[in-house]
Amino acid sequence: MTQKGITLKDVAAAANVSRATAARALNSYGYVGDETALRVIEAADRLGYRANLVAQALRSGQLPIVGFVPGDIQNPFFARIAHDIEAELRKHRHNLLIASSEENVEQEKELLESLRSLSIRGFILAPTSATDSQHIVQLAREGAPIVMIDRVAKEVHCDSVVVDNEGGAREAVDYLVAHGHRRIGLLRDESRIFTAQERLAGYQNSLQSHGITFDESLISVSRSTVEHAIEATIRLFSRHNRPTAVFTVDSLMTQGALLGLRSMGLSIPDDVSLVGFDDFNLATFTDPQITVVAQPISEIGPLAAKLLLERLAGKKVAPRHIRFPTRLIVRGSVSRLHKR
Amino acid sequence: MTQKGITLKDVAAAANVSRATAARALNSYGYVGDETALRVIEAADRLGYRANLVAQALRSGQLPIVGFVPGDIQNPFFARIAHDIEAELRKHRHNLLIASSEENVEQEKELLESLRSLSIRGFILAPTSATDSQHIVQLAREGAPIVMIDRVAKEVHCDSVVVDNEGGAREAVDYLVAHGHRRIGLLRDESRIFTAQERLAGYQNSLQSHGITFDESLISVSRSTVEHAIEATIRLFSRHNRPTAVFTVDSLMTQGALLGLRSMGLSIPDDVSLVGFDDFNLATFTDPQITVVAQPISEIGPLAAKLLLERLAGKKVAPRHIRFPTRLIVRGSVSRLHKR
DNA sequence: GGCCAATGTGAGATCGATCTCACAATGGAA
DNA sequence: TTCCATTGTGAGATCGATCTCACATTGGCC
Repeated sequence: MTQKGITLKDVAAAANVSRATAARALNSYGYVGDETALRVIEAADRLGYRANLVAQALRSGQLPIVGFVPGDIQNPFFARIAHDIEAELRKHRHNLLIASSEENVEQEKELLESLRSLSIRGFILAPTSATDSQHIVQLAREGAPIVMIDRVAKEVHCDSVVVDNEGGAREAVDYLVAHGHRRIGLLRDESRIFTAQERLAGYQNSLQSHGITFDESLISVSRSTVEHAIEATIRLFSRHNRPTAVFTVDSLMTQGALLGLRSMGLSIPDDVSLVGFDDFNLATFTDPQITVVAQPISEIGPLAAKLLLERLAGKKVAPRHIRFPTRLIVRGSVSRLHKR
Repeated sequence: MTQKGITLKDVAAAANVSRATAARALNSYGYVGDETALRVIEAADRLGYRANLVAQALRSGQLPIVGFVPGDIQNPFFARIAHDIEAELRKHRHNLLIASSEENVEQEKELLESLRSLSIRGFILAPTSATDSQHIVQLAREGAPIVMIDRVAKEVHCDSVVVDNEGGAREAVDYLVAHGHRRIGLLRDESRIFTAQERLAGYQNSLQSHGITFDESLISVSRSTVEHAIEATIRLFSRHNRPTAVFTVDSLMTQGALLGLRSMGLSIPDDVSLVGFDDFNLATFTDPQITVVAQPISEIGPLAAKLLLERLAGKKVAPRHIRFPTRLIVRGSVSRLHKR
């Protein structure tokens, strides 16, 4: 339990100079004699000196830490992004502190509040609510750079990286319509309001552009977990005039639909066609494999990190809003509907 | 960009007392007049004062942050554990800093080195190597509590939370043998030396106890990714006298085996039986569902966090080594082998 | 009345790194 | 020879919270 703690003072003493000179030598600024500098560096090496980041942070006001607040770190989507962000930050000697909001606005507020007092340099955030965003506005006002990913919150002026939810959903439903489907169910979640709203809009726009009447009863809402999605699926397919196809708004809902349909003895794609939003590894393991709208997930994290690092470096430009296109990956979960 | 920064000084000034008195009122220690205390607290509230954790950390020497170094945060196993740890720490007002070693010892060394200078309070670590552990020993010597999970490293004296890898593997292979299999392949990884070694031992012990000769050529080694596991599977099943069953040492290898076998046109369980170590959501989506050895994953994270928090609270006892039992979950990926 | 304990409060030190400022050499130019 | 610019170095302040210590007040008690 020998708390080491080799401080600059120790190095300075070992090199027979003042703390000021030692600091100059190690950080190469100001005037330092060549020989002196060498002596200091040698001493630092010998003692295994490492600057105390906390002390540095106290002066500079900022720790080399970036906060990441995903909806849920267990969601592979966010896990992947967390990984990418961390790798990118690491290159710039920054650390990533992850605090999951669990899709709960109150928790999000508390987390941000507590991260705030840590003097964290910046935030990457997937806002839980599109409207309840005053706490984020407040945070931004205090000067901490923020990058929103996956979703955006109203009235917050900061960089954002999202995907084209509306277009992706539209493409998925277009595809189903092109295969003759007209009674198309939608499995959507309530919580991730921003993406859910946009995907719903895509669904509606597609129907409308094909002259199909929007039928409220074809929409089933649940929380975004596999379990809840199973129930929602069963609810949706228990009606007597059931849909011939479903579009699910995220990968957990897709999994729920898969299990729900299986439990009802409905087979894909013979009884029901399925397209899901968000690709996920499971999609290629099922039989048939699932047709999905894929997000460019590998680009989101690195880009978000890059935007944030630019802000940390002092870049002052108007907020940048990046919106990635999605891509329909056709597999085998959609069949042509034959007129009966 | 109005860097707020309401400090204790501001509060003290607003309440017309000294910083010392303000600190006493807010942290309730020492003697403070009731009325004075009230005035200070009221002022703090009004100004929205929050103690600067960095300044506190500089004095106390420690930030309320715990470092988590998993093998790979994208692995659902670690993502789940990260989530659980974070939730547990949050209750005690601690934050979780995640830095993935990506199963690379060198990276692990660098990470620990850089976390060290952050004055982090403690570490939860899945050591990449069982033998190359001097850097961890060093870290422990400096007084930072460490809890190892999933694997242990030699010569490091600290708490650990692992599962019964040897027993789990043995149970899996026993199960295959009980179904008549004698030529049982093993898909194992090279990197996670500790668990791989133990699971290999379980495989060997099971064979031995059933009088089956150990055949080196039935073992296929690869990195623990789906892609590499696919190749390893194909290698294993390309031999002319191929195995009738496989045991895979983790969920990524299991997925690789699934895809590899499918690409070779081999069906489960008719052509090949399969048991995997580690349950994963995908296992119940395939047809047939996969029989696995499940780890009590929901208990690992919370327990690790609890052990660490006890250490942080000053608990001084000999290192505790927890080893959870595994559980065989029988699904449909194993068939009885008929003598031909 | 005098004295000690209990109670309240503030000045200043501390944690470690860094920055400002003052001051000392040295050398070249006038 | 004198003076200023350049180069090199150290003393001390700073960041914000907390802790020690010293200094006031009170009140109770002999």
